[in-house]
Amino acid sequence: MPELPEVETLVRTLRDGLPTLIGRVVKQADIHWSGVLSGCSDDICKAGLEGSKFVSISRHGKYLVFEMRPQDPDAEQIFLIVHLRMTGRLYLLPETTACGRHTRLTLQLDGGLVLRFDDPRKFGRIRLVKNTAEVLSGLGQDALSVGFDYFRSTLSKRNRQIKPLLLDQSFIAGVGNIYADEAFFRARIHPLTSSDSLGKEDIMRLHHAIIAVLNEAVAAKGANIDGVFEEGGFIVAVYGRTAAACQVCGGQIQKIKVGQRGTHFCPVCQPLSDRPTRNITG
DNA sequence: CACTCTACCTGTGCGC
DNA sequence: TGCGCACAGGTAGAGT
Repeated sequence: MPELPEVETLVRTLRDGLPTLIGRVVKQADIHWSGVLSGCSDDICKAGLEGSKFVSISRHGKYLVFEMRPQDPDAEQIFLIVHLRMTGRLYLLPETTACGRHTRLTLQLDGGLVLRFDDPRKFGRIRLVKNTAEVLSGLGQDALSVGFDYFRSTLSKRNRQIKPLLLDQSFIAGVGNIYADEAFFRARIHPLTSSDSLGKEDIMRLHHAIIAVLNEAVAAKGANIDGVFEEGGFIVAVYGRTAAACQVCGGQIQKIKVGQRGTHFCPVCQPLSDRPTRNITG
């Protein structure tokens, strides 16, 4: 499922790729399933999109942000905000490409292109807003650039299992289930560890691991996991590798539930203790 | 306020 | 072969 690196890859593809989405004008918006829209009706959405031009593309956490300039110069600026959730995909395609079985929205563009949103599980959502804060204000700092002092002070103040906290988008935006498991493995931290029991060394390792894992995955254009997300080249060490050999110690990767989420870790490399694990080296 | 739990969805893979 | 079922999980919103 798309997390920060996959969303960042999509931003770069649509913005810098050939063809680019930047500068394209929406000729017609076709909503194939109304449920994909959040907070506005089909008609309002169509009216807002049709005639508008894509001006810029960015993201915060896992949210894609498309800045749109309406045809009418007096009209208010609008932003198209897309969340892919688990199975959502966006494609910029030639207009001759047929809709798929799971196409939820098609934007017909000038230049012989279409922007198509496909989502088999119907979890993904699209919003049209005048101000990005309507959607993004509840999010924490973007995970790729989260500050260490903020990270450390939040962990110390909270008394919560570290994994659900890391997945809390109001704390840090962009980390999902896959990269959380990868970051804990690298930092040698058990996902059930209480956040306020981590020492400064642990927190430094975790902070570094999150940013390193995400940066590597961005460089690889996303993850490559059999049957889950195969577009990129980033190979996971623990996610979905239940019972496989740990690549560091040869121990067996375990799967448990943490906060209702499937969680993969190496019980040897990531021991659970009440004390900070700062004495573990290597 | 802080945290936890459930609903939302459907393709996949398994056991029988 | 085909049926039923558990499972996957990000987020909103309800519950504790």
